Amino acid sequence: MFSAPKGIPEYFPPTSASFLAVRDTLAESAKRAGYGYIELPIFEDTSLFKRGVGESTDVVTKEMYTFEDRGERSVTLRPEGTAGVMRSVIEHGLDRGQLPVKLFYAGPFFRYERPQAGRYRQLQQLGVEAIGVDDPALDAEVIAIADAGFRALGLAGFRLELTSLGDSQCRPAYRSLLQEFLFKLPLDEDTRRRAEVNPLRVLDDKRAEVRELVAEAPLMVDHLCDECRAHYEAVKGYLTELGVKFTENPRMVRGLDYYTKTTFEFVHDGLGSQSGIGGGGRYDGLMEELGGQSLSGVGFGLGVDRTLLACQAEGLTPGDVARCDVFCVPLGDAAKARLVSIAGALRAAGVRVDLAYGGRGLKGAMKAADKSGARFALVLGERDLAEGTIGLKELATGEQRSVPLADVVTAVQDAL
RNA sequence: GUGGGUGUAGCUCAGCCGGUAGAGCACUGGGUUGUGAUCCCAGGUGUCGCGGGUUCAAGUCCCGUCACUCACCCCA
Repeated sequence: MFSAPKGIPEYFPPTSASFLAVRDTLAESAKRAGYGYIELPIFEDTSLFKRGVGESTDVVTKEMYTFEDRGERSVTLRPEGTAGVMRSVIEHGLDRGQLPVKLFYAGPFFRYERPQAGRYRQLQQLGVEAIGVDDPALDAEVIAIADAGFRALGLAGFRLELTSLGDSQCRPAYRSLLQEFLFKLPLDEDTRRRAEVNPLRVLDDKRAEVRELVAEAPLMVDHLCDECRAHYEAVKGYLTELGVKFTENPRMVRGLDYYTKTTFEFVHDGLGSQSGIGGGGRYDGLMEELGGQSLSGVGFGLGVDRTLLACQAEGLTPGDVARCDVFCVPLGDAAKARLVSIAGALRAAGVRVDLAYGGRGLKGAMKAADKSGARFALVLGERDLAEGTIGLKELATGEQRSVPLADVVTAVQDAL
């Protein structure tokens, strides 16, 4: 027997309805702020991610699905969305018109990691990018879109963590300062290596003994240059204007190299170890790094799988689990032929309709009607056909009335 | 890549000190011939993850292996 590749979640009814609802609700939030949809390749030139995401990140060094195609080109299944968006923006000159360019995307991303709760090798993300205007109000807008999307789903148990990572002006100096501090500590070999490659990550260590060691470490937020400081303060101000609550977490770290200044993460406590349901920030040098003009951008990626898990943890089932509005129950072949055409007419009129196939008995057909989640059943037998009527039954109340066969479409529409 | 836990029906699981398998749910049919959710009755399914070992006898004990899962790491 075949099984799905390791670490890949599959969604089927009824859960798939919630999956779609989560994705579409988050997308709707982006559309409301004027973001347009962009559909991108699932795989790209490997060097795009190496350049964009950063050679030293774990994502690039050990988590990419990289292979050679038949033309001996090295390609990689996209591990994240921003690099591809930037590539497309540059390639098609989308940044030559009015700025900012506001885009959103949705779909699967791939990382070769050991699977666990909420961590998959094929993950579904919805993301937005606002490119070309370095306005802190835009950072706040992006954050507010995610916040509004989560709220629209009914989620309440999440929080927003915020910090600033500085920029090319102030981060290098801070980085050296932090390394100087870290190298004096009695760190194990692994952690020491991390201090060399990505010192900020040591601040985010989960182990209590390490946390204690770095408790007095210098923090980026205390060493921001004037420009970054002003930017950060402005973002916080706009968020407050927008009514978006946040907590500052100066030890927050991002796994992708391109982030600068504003950085944020949405965290939900009902998910176990993988608690981040979305994250993002500003990326000032990325576009230039990828060969475009020097424009900044800000965006996020939200985990659709994890957001769905968060909904489930809060007892929410977004989306309509009912498969149809009307379920047709035929008694006999003549009635079945008639109901097949009625079902077609109703569907053409926009009603969701299913029918009891397979020659089931009346009892079985009614049972199927009940399971379908339909509000109404249409029951048709020889007697009704002779009278020229059809039974319209409201399943919740059990009330049934006869309506003329000729008027069935309008009768159903009125009832709904 | 490193650890821990678990593999028995489609799903959730029970199966004691070894004696060749069970429940609930789900599914199908029936409870007078045209009405669902509750109730009652009936019905089927398992290479007990796989391979080896111990034993008269292994779902049960031992070893290996694979898969799943949780955590580290990393991140959505």
